[in-house]
Amino acid sequence: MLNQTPPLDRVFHALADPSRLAMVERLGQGPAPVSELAQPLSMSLPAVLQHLGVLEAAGLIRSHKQGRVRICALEIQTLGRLDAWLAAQKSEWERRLDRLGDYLDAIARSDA
Amino acid sequence: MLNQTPPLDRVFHALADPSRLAMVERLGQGPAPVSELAQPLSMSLPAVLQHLGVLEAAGLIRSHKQGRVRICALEIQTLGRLDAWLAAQKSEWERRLDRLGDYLDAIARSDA
DNA sequence: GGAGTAGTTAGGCAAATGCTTAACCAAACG
DNA sequence: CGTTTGGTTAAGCATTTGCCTAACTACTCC
Repeated sequence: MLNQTPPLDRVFHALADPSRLAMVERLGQGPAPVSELAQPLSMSLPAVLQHLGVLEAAGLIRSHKQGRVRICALEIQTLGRLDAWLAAQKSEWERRLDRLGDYLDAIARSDA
Repeated sequence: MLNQTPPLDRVFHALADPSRLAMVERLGQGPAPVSELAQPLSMSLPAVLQHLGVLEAAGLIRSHKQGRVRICALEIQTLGRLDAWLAAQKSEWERRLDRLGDYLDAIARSDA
């Protein structure tokens, strides 16, 4: 249970490792136990756990214990934060294109 | 001029630093010289240049020299790659919700 | 042409990162 | 209950990262 929202750069950082990216993609298809997430990766289990810790700290996943099995699940709203950030950049970019369009229109009009 | 597309994790990594994130956001509003990008950051110019190198290697920006001034500009299509990745995760997630919805419908029907 | 300005390169350092092994804990199973 | 399985913790190491300073190059301006 996180008390605060991790900064965006920490979310990007969590996705900045191929193994962590792969695990997030797998979890997009549904919750999975640690051992399943670890299976395709050629690394030790403590290394996998460390990666999962990074993802959890970034708010990208959450996990709970079921007996001796730890189930991990994606936190989709954190991906939504990335989406929102991208949308903000896109709208800023489109505003620029609009202004450029207006400028080109004004030039065409003053030429006609 | 990059010969190959940087892997997604390298793009995420490039955004995983607050200073680099801030510079990308600034460039969303239009091209800017290095000195302007450096101004709000409290760090040495070589450090700024190193960060810009990371962004350029990740395909997020491109730059060119105008006399002694280096102008940097955003590569919006690389942000589009992130968008596409997020969209893929979202559609996977929504497919899961649809399947859950179907399952719940089937239960409601067999109860009626 | 000299001084100032904008950037570039090289080398170095401390901290962070991404692994490892070893030892341990806890649940499940026969 | 003993063994197996799934995970956890701690410590350590090599590499990477994110800075720095110093020295340099190149352009602009007077």
